[in-house]
Amino acid sequence: MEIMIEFPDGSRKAYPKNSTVMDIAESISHGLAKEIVTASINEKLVDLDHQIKEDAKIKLFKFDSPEGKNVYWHSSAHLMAQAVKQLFPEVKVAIGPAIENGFYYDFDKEVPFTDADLEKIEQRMKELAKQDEKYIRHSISKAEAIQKFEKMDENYKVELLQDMSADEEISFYTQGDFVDLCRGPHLPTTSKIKAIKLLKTSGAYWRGDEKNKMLQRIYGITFPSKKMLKKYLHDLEEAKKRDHRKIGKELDIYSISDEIGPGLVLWHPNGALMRSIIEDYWKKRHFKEGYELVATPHIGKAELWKTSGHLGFYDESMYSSIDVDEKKYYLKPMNCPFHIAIYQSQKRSYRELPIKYAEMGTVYRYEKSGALHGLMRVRGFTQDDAHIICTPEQLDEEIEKTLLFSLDMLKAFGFEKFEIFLSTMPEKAVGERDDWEKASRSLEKALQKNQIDFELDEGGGAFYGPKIDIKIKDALNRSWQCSTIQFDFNLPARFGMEYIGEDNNSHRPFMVHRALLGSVERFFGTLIEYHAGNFPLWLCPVQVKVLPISDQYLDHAKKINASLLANEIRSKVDLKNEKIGYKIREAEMMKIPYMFIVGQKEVEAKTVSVRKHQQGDLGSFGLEEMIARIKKQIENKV
RNA sequence: GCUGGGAUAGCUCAGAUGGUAGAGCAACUGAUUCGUAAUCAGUAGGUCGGAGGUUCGAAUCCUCUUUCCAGCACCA
Repeated sequence: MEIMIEFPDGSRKAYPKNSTVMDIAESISHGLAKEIVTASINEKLVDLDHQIKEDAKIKLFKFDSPEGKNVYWHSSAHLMAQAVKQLFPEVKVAIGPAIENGFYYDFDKEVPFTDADLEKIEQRMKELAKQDEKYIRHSISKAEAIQKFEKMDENYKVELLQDMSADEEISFYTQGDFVDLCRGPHLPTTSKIKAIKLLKTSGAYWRGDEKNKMLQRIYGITFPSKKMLKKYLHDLEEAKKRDHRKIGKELDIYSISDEIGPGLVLWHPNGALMRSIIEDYWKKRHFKEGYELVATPHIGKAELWKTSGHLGFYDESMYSSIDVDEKKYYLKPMNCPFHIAIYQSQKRSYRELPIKYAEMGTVYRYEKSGALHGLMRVRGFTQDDAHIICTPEQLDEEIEKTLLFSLDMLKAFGFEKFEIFLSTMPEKAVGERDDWEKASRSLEKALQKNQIDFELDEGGGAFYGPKIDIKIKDALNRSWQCSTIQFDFNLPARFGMEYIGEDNNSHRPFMVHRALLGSVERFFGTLIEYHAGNFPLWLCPVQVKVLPISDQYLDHAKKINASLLANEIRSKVDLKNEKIGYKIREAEMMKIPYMFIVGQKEVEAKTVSVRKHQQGDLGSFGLEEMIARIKKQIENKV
């Protein structure tokens, strides 16, 4: 008997009935058979020894696919659990999935794992991998499974089983002496795992709930080749070098001081200068897009935050109240209520809409101590906030404009790759279903019309409205949250916002809350990590450093500096009594884009020797020519 | 907030088993006046995160506390 197998390219081929996935891979090429990790039969992932009983569509996955990685790392998690059980028999296993980069496994162990334990476990894993144990699948009933794992005293597995429905097929996998409840699929044998590295341990709550017991988690990663592991570890090192906290200190951009308070940022002159450049550009662009600038206070009365609902929803992450004249005031966690108050200071007509209020608004949120992280998570930060208040008819146009504005703005900062998410109505939500529909469609239309790829996060919206989030992708394939465009059905209703329509009746406007950069602090952190501190020229606090060969040419250097400054190029002279090599090294380390070196030769020829950061000597140029070139580059934001 | 690990000069870090703190860089002074990633010499700089305790004696041991790091949880 034969069955027809269809491949992803649409081609079909007959195979004997009960051929395994491996047989099919082998029939294509031996090389493929060696590399294949998993496969899908009619879109369902299966083991490689899975026998195919009828006509089917097949897809073969190697490690380089997301499916392949997932299976590979999941099997690695089992291998790690096996090693742990052998070394620490008293430990109970919880869960161990594959994650974006590698895998983890949670264990219940009284004493946390030490670094030395990790090494032992890693070593044992390597030995076990070499033993070439097969991963074998077994199916049993739920009752049998519960009995089996109860006998093994694996109460976490039993708990997982109890939550499964009775008609679900229960499977477990064994490799050597290790048994684990698991849906699969898995690698054929442990020997496929060639390079192993356990990375870190940490506490993690059972089932991710902070009310539950804290278990011990071990993170690890594995690869089919040592080379791949080496590259991965190298990238980790690279990420460390780009850490915005490290570069922020080295380039003297900001600091956070214990005396002032955790999560409160001090912007040093370099950082403050860059912020003001960012803000100036931001304002210019917003005026062009028809936004009006507003400015609002840092605190507001309790009643306001009751009306807005913040005291109800976010009480725990608001700074506690300030009591004045027997009234309670709160530091603002958001700008919206103030913008709404400005809207409501007059009766509004449909003729005025859309109204777009923008503000670099500094807000304060009490973030839990463990959440704080450099500039990325802070307690006081500035949102590049704006509220678009419009009629239902204006919705589509305004959303599209905002989306394109946002992407265009981000590109000016050198960002090129984005990840875009559309999040729709969650289970708990306020507002009319119709409005949610209309708003979600509007967001989707804007994306589709402009052929922007996005991922749908069904049910992932905030309780008050659907949203589009834009994340930046960097060279190390990391993503950074930036823009957010969010509908708000909550606040317009709570504050009773209205406008008078053409029909002389009052209507509720739509309100869209949006931030393009997100928070200036986090955006800055992202800028640093993305560019590794090598900022685009137009943002650099010092664009040119003039380096005299010796003190004799100091006056000449100062003259050049003055012409640069006169041309609005940010420039400084190195006044140190040092050799040119020293001055260059220092300027290179400060990541200054251009170095102008001047000595006897340049004085005579009326030129400057130009050195570019990370590139080296570019040769001699006339000063005027260089000024024009740099001005152009600043202008074009290259 | 939870689990674990840290905090020593402006920065990066060294200081087994308790005996009263050290290097490199930076800073300052002097010499040198130099051609594309560190010139030489000297000077100064620390109540070892803070508060208690144990001890004849604490950077080192104990308790509490502040804060940082990794992960978890959280993120309007």
